[in-house]
Amino acid sequence: MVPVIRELARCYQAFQRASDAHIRHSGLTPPQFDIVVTLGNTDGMTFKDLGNRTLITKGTLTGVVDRLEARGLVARAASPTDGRSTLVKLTPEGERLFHRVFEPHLAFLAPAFESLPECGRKELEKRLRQLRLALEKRSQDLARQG
Amino acid sequence: MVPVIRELARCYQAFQRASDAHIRHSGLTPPQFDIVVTLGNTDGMTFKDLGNRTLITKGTLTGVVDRLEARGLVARAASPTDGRSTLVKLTPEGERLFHRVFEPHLAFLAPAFESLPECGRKELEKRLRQLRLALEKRSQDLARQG
DNA sequence: GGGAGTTAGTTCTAACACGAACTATTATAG
DNA sequence: CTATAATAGTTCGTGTTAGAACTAACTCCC
Repeated sequence: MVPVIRELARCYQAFQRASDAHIRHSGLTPPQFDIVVTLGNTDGMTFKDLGNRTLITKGTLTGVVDRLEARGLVARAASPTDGRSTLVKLTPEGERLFHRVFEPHLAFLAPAFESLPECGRKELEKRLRQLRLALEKRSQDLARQG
Repeated sequence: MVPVIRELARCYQAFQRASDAHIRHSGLTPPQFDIVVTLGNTDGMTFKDLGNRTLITKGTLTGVVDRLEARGLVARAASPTDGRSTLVKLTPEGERLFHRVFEPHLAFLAPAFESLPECGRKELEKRLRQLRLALEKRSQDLARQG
């Protein structure tokens, strides 16, 4: 079991390192990039939605959005339907940045993934999902009774 | 390609969440646990070795070891062979903690991994290594010429 | 053996991470 | 209706993170 864990961690960290190093060329930090990409091609969404999609907790999200807003890449707006909610949306400048960085980033990563045969990717994806579901179940077990 | 990336990220994060939640019961943070486990069953090692095995960068390592040392779980000692190096070693109390937390932690995670058939784990491990090597190559390409 | 370059660890800064406490708003129970 | 519970975001405290600048000690080369 330990070898699979190690390989999972190393693979993800290798992905992070490659991805992050490329992202930093855009002047964004990885979480900021994550937000910009998530907001790309949408009309904006609430903090709650953003948090769900990016897996960034709400306390952290406030700061990340603050910094993006300070740079003029996103804007906050009150929700018309719920006084508690705040909508976050890319500004025109944010939109421009999104289009400038997203596709090139995928293109940068593509060669690594294409080194696996198509069937290998499908296989990997299937196994990862299987393991993830089992791990999520484990978390729930812990939450229920330690 | 994007689906595999998403599944890799989600699987690793699911692992982190399950693992971290269990680890926190031991009173250690995940990086601290990582250090204690790495030092377990050894005679201690240098910061450099610790950094290589845990993938924690040296600047971060100083702080993590500081906090473990403040709690009396590890001790620093000058290297007898290299005046620049510092050896980090579990104290007797650190040893006790290691034995108390390591095996139970593996036992906690085991059910999730055993939900995959043996061949599935081998398969997964192989694919992850393959992808990792390709990703590391990508990082090197970037470092060489952007 | 002495100077140039390398290496080990520390310090610093800016950003992120999580959880808990807090405020304001909305929903629900009775 | 109104007291109570749930929810959305912010703030705060502690710890982690990477990277760059720094100090001290080692290595290499002539």
